[in-house]
Amino acid sequence: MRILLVEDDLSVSDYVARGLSENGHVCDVLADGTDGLFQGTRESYDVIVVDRMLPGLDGLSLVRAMRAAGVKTPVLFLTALGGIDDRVEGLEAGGDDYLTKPFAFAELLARVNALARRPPVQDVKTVLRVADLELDTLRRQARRGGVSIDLLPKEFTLLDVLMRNEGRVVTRTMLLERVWDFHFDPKTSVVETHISRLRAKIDKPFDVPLLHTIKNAGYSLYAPR
Amino acid sequence: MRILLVEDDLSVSDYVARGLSENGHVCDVLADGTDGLFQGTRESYDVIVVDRMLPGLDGLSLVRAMRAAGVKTPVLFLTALGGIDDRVEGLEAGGDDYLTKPFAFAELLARVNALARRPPVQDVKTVLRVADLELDTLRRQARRGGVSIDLLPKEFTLLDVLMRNEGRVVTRTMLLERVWDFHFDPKTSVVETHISRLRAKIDKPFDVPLLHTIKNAGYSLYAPR
DNA sequence: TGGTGCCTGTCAGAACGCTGTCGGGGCAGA
DNA sequence: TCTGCCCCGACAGCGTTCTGACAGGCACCA
Repeated sequence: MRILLVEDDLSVSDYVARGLSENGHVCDVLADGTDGLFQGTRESYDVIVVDRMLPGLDGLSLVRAMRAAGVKTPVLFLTALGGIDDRVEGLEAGGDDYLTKPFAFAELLARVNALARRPPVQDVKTVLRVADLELDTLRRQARRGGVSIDLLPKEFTLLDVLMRNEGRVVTRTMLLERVWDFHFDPKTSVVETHISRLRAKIDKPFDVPLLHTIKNAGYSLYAPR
Repeated sequence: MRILLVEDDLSVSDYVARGLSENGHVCDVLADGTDGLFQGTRESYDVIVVDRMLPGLDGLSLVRAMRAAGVKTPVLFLTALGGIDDRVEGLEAGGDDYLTKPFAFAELLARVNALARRPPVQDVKTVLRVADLELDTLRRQARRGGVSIDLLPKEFTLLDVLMRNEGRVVTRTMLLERVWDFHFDPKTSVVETHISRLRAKIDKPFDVPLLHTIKNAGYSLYAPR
């Protein structure tokens, strides 16, 4: 798969490029927005990963210009933590998905694969919903029954992964990979601890629990019937 | 993008012209006001950048004459630091924005891009407002809740950039580029220090903080909801 | 030319917040 | 009762950010 990565932070682009090529993809890296636009309209890629903040031409304008030029390649935005309007704008400008820094590589890979697979032109769900729990992934804000809930970064990612897998059992190993980018078992209770913290916020203050422990397997998020 | 630069100070015009062409724009440079008027009415440009002080014909009269001749091209004035009335006059004469010397090139580029993008004939905001904080960019004066606040030059530019990006996260890198014209990371805490100084003036003496730190990302100016 | 004051960058230590670790305890099944 | 699994409160480490102190530089003035 051919991927174009436009990112100016060397430490990030190295990390991502190495990861992608280890997974058998061909990855071109550019650090400047203008170069990105040029290359993106010139060559054909399967997925384009673009940082929002770039020297030369910002990611938003880059994608807008590319779309205007008729390029339909799916785009994954990388955004900085906490950007409020930024991410909404990103999607409006023609981005197909987004990922907030810092991110686990496995998560990026999953998104890139999903983008490459799916038929182009389709909108991302920006708000995930399970029963009366909703997660505004753009604002990093959770709400349940009208009450808004502040989440720490790790808690947010954890809930994000759980909600995208509503009703399915998510194993500890899966969580370690997607949330922590661990490809081994740290032999500690990181996952349990964070599940506990998440529960304290999204379940404890409410009547019906949504986050269930599946013994000897993992966790699952769903509304009991 | 075609840009006309009318500036008699060689060191400035070289600097700007080089920067613009490095950013893919075509830039004509003239040092004399009369030549500027002639060229500006004759050829068509996307943006015209004019120094206030010019031999031959001063910038003000140049723009007035051009407007009278029906030229609607957006104009960015370059003005010397401190001239208050100068800048008001500039806008009244038909300028669309202004920038005070000395300036960071990134800032000029941003303004030029903004001018080119926006529909012509529209007035610049000379007073920026976020919640009860206002910044009179012409007088370089801030006020909050009726209390006037003196800002040092760096603090002013910093606040100006933050206010023009209300609600958006502004990264350290962006600030370094737009406020300091650094295109590298100085590896020191310049930004933090000035943010701290700015906070001491615009937030500390008041109840509601407007300047928020977004961890691992940057800063954002907004009124909490 | 030297003095003075202001602006701004550097630096170091403190403060803060997030996250991982640890361990005691609960619970269920054998 | 024992064992394995999970829960969760407490705590500490670490990276990030804050902020006060200081010093260099520059402009202005005598």
